Amino acid sequence: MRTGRPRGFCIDTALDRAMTVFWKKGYEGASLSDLTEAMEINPPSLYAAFGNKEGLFRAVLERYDARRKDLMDNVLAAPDAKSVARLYLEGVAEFAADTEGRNPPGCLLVQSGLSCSDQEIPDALAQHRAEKEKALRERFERDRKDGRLPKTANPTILASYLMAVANGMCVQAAAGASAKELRDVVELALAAWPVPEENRKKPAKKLQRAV
Amino acid sequence: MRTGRPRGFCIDTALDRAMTVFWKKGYEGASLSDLTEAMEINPPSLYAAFGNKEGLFRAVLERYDARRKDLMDNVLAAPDAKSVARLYLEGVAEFAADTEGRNPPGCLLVQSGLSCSDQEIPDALAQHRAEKEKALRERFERDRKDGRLPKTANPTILASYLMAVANGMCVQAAAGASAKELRDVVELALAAWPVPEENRKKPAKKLQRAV
DNA sequence: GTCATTATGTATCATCCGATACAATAAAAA
DNA sequence: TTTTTATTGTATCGGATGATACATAATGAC
Repeated sequence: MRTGRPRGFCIDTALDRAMTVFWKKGYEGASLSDLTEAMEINPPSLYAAFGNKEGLFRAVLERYDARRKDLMDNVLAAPDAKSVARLYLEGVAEFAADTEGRNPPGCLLVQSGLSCSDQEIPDALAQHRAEKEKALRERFERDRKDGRLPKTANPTILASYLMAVANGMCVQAAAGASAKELRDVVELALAAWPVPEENRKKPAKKLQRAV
Repeated sequence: MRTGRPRGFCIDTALDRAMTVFWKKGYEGASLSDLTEAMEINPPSLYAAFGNKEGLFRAVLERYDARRKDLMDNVLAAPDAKSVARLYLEGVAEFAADTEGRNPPGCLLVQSGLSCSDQEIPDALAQHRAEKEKALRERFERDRKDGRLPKTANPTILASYLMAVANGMCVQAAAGASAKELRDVVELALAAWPVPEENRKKPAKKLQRAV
């Protein structure tokens, strides 16, 4: 068994608490005092466990991905591309809007550090967002291959579009947009979605209703 | 005439230089040293002219609006709602992508401070973004009244959607997306746009080509 | 010219930042 | 028990941060 004095706190609990701080204040806005206070540990414990502030942040990002994996798996399990798009965007709408509880409004991967004095932080966030986009793109490529997307559809652009709408919704959520407002955006965003000829039913009418 | 020693630097030039710093490093990432060095002035000059760091930032935001007013006027002068949407998004695509010159990639109003230790900064940014959204919404309300948008269309949602796509594109641009990638997103985003019955020409086909 | 007023450059402030030194503590290993 | 290893709490480090004090310089007012 592992020797030495056992750690006196739960890593995941501490990461969850740190996540909230980074989420609300951003990477640079979150001070070590903010973090240690929220995590209920002293600085040496933090540094022993995570190396430094950036190490903690990266651990938080991993924890974030882990916490959202189930949701993402659920999205990717949808029967066709448009269902994937809908589930994803609706999920973001519910998740990013201020639900007075669980999480601060918005998305950690967007608002915790788009710009920083240390460029590695924005880069790390971009990489995590890119992984999500990649998962969507690969799913859409399979859909296209299997006829659940028109051959004229471009999976790369679809994934990029989806991420753009999702990230934009997160920006709005961080500014206080309600879940209802975001769901309205989702409906409109999905009106742009291409469907195979055989599934298409009066797209013009559909377009009107969606708006 | 105004008494006292005349100011030895140009306010607007200094604001432009400060803007670049805030843009690249964010509000909290931009240190006073960064700012005074870029602005080529000493701290007392900065404080005399702008009060404090937040005052400088707010002045930069005003300067930003002023610099983009022509572009926005041009967008709002478009003949119909869809043209407005297209001009706006295409403008963002060109402007936000890294053009190796003028500005850092992305948009100041998005990335300079979505989260901060001082909540007033995100609030100020949100307010500036909301003004742009308001201008679009009011334009779309007129379009709807005058039949350039279907009566079933909702100007509020359209403006919200447009801002979401634009802000999302800015997030991607900040992460290094090219103008080409952003233009592809724009094309797809516009496929969701409602047009009056009489202007509609085979939307299904159009949808395919756009993707 | 002299005064009042404003801006400038130098040098520095108090505070907070991220990060550690160090001794005490708690477990496994010997 | 003793040794080894790792974590903890206290107290503090050097440096950067945002912000100023103060003397000097440059203008208009008189």
